[in-house]
Amino acid sequence: MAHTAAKTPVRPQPRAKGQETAARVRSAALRRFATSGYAAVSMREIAADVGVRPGALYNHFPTKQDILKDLMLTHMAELLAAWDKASVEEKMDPLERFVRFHIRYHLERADEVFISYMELRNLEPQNFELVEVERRRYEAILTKILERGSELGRYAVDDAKVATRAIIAMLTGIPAWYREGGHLSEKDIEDLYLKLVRKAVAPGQDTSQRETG
Amino acid sequence: MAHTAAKTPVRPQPRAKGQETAARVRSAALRRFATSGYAAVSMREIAADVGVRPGALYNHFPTKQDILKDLMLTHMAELLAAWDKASVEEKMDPLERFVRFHIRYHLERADEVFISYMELRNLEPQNFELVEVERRRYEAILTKILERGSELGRYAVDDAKVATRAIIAMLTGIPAWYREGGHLSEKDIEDLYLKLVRKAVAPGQDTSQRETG
Amino acid sequence: MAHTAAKTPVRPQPRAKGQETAARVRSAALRRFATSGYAAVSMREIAADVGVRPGALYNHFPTKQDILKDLMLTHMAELLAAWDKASVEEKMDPLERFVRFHIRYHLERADEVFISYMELRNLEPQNFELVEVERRRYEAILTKILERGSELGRYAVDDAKVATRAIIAMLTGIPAWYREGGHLSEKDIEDLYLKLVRKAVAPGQDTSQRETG
Amino acid sequence: MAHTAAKTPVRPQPRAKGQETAARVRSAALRRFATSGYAAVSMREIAADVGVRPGALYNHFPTKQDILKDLMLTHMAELLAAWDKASVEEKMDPLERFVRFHIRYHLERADEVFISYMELRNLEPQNFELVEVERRRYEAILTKILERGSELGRYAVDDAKVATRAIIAMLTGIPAWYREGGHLSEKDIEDLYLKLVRKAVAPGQDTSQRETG
DNA sequence: TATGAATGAGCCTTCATTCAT
DNA sequence: TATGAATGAAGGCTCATTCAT
Repeated sequence: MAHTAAKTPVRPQPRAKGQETAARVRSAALRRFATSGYAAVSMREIAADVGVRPGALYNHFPTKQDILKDLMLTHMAELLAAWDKASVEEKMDPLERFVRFHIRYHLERADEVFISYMELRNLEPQNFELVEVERRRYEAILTKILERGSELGRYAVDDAKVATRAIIAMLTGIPAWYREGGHLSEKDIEDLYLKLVRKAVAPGQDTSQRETG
Repeated sequence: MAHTAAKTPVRPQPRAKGQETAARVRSAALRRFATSGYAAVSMREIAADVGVRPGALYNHFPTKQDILKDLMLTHMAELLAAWDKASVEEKMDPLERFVRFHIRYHLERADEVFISYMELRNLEPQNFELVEVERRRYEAILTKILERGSELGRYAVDDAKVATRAIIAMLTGIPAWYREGGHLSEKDIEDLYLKLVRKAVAPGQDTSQRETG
Repeated sequence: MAHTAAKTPVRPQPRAKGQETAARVRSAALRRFATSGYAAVSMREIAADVGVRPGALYNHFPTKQDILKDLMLTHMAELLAAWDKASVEEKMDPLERFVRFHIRYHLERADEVFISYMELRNLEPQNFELVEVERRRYEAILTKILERGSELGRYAVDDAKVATRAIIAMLTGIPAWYREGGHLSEKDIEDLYLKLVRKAVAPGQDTSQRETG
Repeated sequence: MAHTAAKTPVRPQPRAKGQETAARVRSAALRRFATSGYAAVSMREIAADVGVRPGALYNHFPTKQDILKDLMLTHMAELLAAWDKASVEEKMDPLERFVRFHIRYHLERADEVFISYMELRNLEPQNFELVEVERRRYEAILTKILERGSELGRYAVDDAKVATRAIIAMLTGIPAWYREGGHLSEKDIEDLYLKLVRKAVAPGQDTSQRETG
């Protein structure tokens, strides 16, 4: 009602207690969204997990959508920051570094990763754009690695962008089935996938058409 | 007729008109689930798409969950049937046949494929099991191809199951970004991915560790 | 969610039972809005009055706002229709006819009248416009009576529009304090106000300024 | 000072800053109540207008209801005080004095006046009584003017109380439509209404029944 | 088979108010 | 005096589903 002025929300300056609650909201929402999907999770459930009444959530996030947006943007920011760190620290060839980093990070942060590509469609267009920018930034890392490696003759890829998507899809699929404590360690997974990737982009071996028939 | 005993009266005998409505329900639900996700789609929306009131949907499917289950089981059955046909008709080496088949089918039936792995978690456990059986059956096809090829020395894979998942994840990721009319034709995609897959499983080229440093 | 197609509501074709429920919703809402004001009345209260669950209200009115709009437009339509009938039937001079009609109608339909000018600001702008058009139409009736009477020398008003508003405000204020069974009958009220109005617009007696001091 | 007993500690001693905040709360609430209605205005909106957090309002007014009560009682007190002053200062016959005063005051304090008769029903019964007493006191002024004038033969009213209500309703309706800068000045309005009122209560002209037919 | 109408549960969000800081 | 954080109740509305017609 009241066809009057727009209310300017003006988020309050957070105190220690509030920051902790916000963190617990994030954590509860992450878990629930990953398990049941954004649309199937209610603010009531999140509040119950946090140990707070539903209304209190709105002291920390203006809407449910903002929780999702926060989780996804935070995830992308942390992913990129982690890569920045890894790409400096680890001494390997860039492709190996990327593959190992990606697998490790995606197994450690399975929930974040999962919602980050499962819940894209539940982002309002504006928020979707924000996340997409970061996602493209991440993919560009691998594309550049493949392009540079190709120039140096180390790799041979016909289309670096297609190869990027192929590799990332391949690696990102891991947490969907990998379970700790199975007969494959995380190290095994890294090694197996690294080998597949390396061979896929290796030069000097055009196998196409030859084996047909 | 009037004297036949023991009719199964639970669902009415499907007649022409009902059959068609049911088909339109499936089609509308498929589109909506793929676009917005199972949880975010209401029976009212589906009914509106079909041109019918919500209550009428219950003449064709007992619950919303049953629509999802129907879509996913039908999809898996058709996928496997299509493979049976393709594996007989097409004259290529099995890996190429599988890769080309998978890409083609997944681009043709993008919605079915999409919900089939996005909505798994929205299946009730019982229905989930039914679908999982089919999914494993499909994966087993590629695993067997890789195993037989390995025995024959054509391919070299350290773990055929891991390779299966890697390859399927890679291929299944295509519809997420591929758009008809872009600079790559469907044939281009098939060729590019086929090459990546072939090299990934090619024998005689252990690239590991060598390029490091 | 679901950033997709617009849902076209398509109101159902009403059946007898539904029409009765809708009528009871209107009646309950009328009573409550008049007593407590639109903003202070909840759909739950209306539903309880009607003897139905809140959700059922939405089978008959798309929103709470639509109930208000319906009540106000219906009221204006009925008011104008009643005037059309009265202006044909009753044999009096036009001003008397209007005054007696207005008082009688406004005492009979106290609730409708009351919300019709108390809840104007709770109408969304679009609905407000619809109601305003009718309101102006009603006022025009009195304005025209005063103008014609002035031309004939029966009345003397300096500004027929201002006089219209003055008279209508005066008459409309009656239900705010008049209570049946007090020492004044409805007929008394009619006569008293008619006399005040007649004198106010009577010609041949310019009292201005003379009595000052 | 430090030793004075029996402080009334309920509300803190109003200091400069607090005084000013309270004034701004009154002013914001007045504006909002007039625009949207008491029930449709939230404490959060008022707080935002004032530039303060909702909780801070409770340092100045114990409840939202108290703000309304404060506004209405203050208004009535100021109205009566203004009349006391006007009735001494202005040299005119009492009826003209009252009419001009009422119109002027009601146009100057449109918001106060508006909520004072629109929000009566949102007053809790106890507060309603307090305001009603003042309102009756104000009406009594006009009633007395009419009665005295009648005794002196200056006016002829059949029922001074009814005439009071009729006149006040008529005058009070002005701010609902009058807009500054239109083709009528405030002075024009005063003159037009004064004339209408004078004629309505003028003696020696019984127009009833004569014009009929 | 389809419909209008209803249910009962639940949804996201807002509210007036409280209170430790 | 003001604030950030919380409460408990309630708000309008939507949902999957049922069922007499």
